[in-house]
Amino acid sequence: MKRLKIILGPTAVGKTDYSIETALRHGSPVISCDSRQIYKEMTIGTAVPSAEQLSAVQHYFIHSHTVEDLYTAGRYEIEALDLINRLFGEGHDTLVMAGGSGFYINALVNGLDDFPSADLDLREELMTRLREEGVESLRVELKALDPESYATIDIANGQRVVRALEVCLMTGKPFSSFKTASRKSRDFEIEKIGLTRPRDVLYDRINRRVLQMVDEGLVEEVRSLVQYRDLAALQTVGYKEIFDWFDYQNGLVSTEGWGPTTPGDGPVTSLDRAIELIQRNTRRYAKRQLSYWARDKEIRWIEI
RNA sequence: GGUGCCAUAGCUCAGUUGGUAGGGCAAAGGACUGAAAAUCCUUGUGUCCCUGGUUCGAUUCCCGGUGGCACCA
Repeated sequence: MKRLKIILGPTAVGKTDYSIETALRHGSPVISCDSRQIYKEMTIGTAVPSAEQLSAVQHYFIHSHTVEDLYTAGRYEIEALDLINRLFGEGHDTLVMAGGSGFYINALVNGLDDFPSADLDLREELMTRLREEGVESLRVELKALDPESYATIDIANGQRVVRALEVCLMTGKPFSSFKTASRKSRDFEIEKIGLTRPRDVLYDRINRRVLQMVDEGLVEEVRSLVQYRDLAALQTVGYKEIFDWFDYQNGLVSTEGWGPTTPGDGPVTSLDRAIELIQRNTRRYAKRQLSYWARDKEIRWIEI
């Protein structure tokens, strides 16, 4: 039986080194499962493996796509599965996959149901309505078209309501009717290894890594991507905060009405402030990853 | 050394005309079916610096102490 070893864990835990080591031991390439390292335009802020690491072992899904195309978990499921089957066909017995995108791993392992993929024009239209009319208006419509989804999805989450409504409107069928609650079967064994570290150690690694990214030229990298800032791929920790700082420098945001007791992050008035926010947002991201995997009993956790 | 101001949640502060207290930030927990590094939800008991006094009752007023800051010497 062929085997896929999936190495997962929160950001900055040390997956890259560990996965390269494991891949070399099995004579396998590393199949990356990272929703941001996949984009060729992003390097420093997404912490892609170094040139030396990339030459030590073949990597897939690193710098393989462009931010100009909408990439999704559904596409990843198809493309990664194709690659895995091809590599097994070429004689590999064990393949190493590594990454921190829980939803992508889930798509690969369990499969996604056959929902239609996004219609960008329709989505744009719904997002505009969300902004202008508020969620309530979209909720009412969803309740009429698909009461079951209305009752089960998180209706406080505008993004979820938009997606459900989008599918209803595109297909004329309720979003919930596409759900099968079944797992797709894969003809290879899957082993999930979760890398972890004590919370304070992880946070310390995150804080230091952000500083290192700035030393390596993160600001310049972000500056070179301003033209893409509205794309989904650029809605990323490490980029958003610096775009906001640029806005402040360009006089597009003011400190008017902002004080120590006003809720929210306020204007990003300096690089130091941007760094603080990137560090905090990365910590929160790590926390969300951990919470996503917490209920997955198939993961064997290793403290490194 | 003198005078004044301050001492409240991990941080920064508000507040209680005396009935044991709350914003922001940080943090913690959770959700998740094609945007997922996204998006959304929930969570605040802390010797109110210490000792003594006044009081039915003090974190709040008074005395003293300790620490910090400012100014004057």
